Amino acid sequence: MTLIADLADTRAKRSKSAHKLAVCVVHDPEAIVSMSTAALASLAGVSEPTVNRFCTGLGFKGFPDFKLALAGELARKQPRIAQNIEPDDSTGLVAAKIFESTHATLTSTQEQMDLEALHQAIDALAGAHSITLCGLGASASVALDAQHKLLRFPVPVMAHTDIINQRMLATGLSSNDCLICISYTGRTQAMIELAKLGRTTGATVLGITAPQSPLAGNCDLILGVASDEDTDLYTPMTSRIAQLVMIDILVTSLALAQGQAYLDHQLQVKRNLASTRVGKRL
Amino acid sequence: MTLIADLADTRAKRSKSAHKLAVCVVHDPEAIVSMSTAALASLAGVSEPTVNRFCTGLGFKGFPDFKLALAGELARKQPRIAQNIEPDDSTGLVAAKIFESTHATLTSTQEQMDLEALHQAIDALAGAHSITLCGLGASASVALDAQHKLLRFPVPVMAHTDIINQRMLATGLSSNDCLICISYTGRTQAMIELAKLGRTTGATVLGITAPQSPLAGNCDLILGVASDEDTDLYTPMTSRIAQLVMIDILVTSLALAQGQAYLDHQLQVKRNLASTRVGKRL
DNA sequence: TTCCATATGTTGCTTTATTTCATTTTATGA
DNA sequence: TCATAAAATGAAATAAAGCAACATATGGAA
Repeated sequence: MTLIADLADTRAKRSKSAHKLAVCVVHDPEAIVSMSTAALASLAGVSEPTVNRFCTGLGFKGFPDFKLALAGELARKQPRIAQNIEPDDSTGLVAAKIFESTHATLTSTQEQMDLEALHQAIDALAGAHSITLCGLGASASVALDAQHKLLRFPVPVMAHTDIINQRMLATGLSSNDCLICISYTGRTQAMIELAKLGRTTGATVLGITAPQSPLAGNCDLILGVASDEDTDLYTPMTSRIAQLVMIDILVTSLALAQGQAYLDHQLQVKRNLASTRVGKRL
Repeated sequence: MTLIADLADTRAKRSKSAHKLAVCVVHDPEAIVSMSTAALASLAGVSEPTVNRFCTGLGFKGFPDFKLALAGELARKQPRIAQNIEPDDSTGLVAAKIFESTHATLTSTQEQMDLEALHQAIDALAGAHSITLCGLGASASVALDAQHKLLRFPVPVMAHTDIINQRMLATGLSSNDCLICISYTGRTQAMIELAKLGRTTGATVLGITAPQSPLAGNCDLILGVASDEDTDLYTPMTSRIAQLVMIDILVTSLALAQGQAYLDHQLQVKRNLASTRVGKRL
């Protein structure tokens, strides 16, 4: 992940040859792993020792070591098995495919994550007087999950899964409030209208939804999660998992932004919950 | 995944030297990737060409190719970055760590998944007259997610997140019903009592929880999801993600077990939902 | 036992990677 | 602009690794 991404970084200061090599590697990393120094050298139009220096300069012991690292990184990206589920797959294969497609969804979500939007979302939540979460259908449980996590912060937070209640709440927001709209497709009519409604009040509307969707166009901030729901009849909606991870990131970052006082509060919460459980206490 | 697992299979017919090599590779695969044929040969007590023959026999082009494959497989297992979040981590690093720990949780869940229990759970759901889902706190949203997915099947399904209602429902179950108890720790007192209550009615009690937990001990069937909640103050509860994936697997397998009539029903559901969305229809 | 087939080891060749050293390029300051 | 140092690059040589060919051993079947 870091390797190819680092090499793809054009801003990095690199010598002319190193740049030629980086371009080759980024362009077709799969091909590189089965190449010799000589092959890569001629491909990049540099000499063999330059290839070796390129690798050692990157912190590897040599060209083979570099290829090993590259192979490792590629292995993560490429799914081991086909992800689409067939009617006559065994249960074990179905399980493996679902795990695989979940991994893939997480990876693609991470790749297209907009750090700047995340920063803005954290700021918006940190400064919000109240947080309202809205989701319908499968997104309702995501909204409730987010509510549960945000309950740990000293700010009014409420999830709504009823379209009437959602509209009532959205109408009554003010400029320091934050409305979080959750939708996989970003094309749910009711949620789009809700976002519009929220914006008229001056509240910050944060969408956790598909980028470039109609809903995304009606939000102040977007945490993009690509939707893949219609690809296959059987494969489950793994994008909701990605949304939950987005919420984890949001909440964790928010927690870090709170400082020590919040930590003490967290420990207190944990201690209070411990009494609802049997066995080892905190 | 398949490579090391295959080599670890002692039943596989292999020559004496090949077995010695397989043992070495399985014992310390990390060390092998940075070895030469000569090094591995002396480690295993065989000759260099034997090492090469071992690799080609496994379907690789040679020893380097084998090492590449091994590196790829190891790369999947080993987290790239430390997963524990530190107070002064940047937002980007926090995001990366959360993605990483989610991947890790999925991987470990997959590794310790009990296929036999999964089969039994599918059978139990397929034959259930009604399905009741119960969760508290963060598990409440998991229960609701499962409810949403199970709504697509022609069987009464209801999620309950209120401890009083849960107990009422559990008391009224009968032997063909299925009660699904969801808990991360498996140590929530209320959920343990609920499972006990459910079993007295003769209903099948399915736990989606930590294996070897008190709750697990009071269920008929367990879909194990390892809990890691107390490891770190900041790192979010990734085990709920694993639980959701378990539910995906359960529901998808159940769908496959239903056959063609169910598929037609599914398409009908999709079509009916399409009118709630703008843009491209089904 | 003898023969055959498979498995293994020895030798040496080929390919591949790396070091050394000379040359070129690039950056820096008068 | 030129001189100088520093860095980068390439050619050649060296070292290392991988592999193929052949030789030997091992274990079973007739």
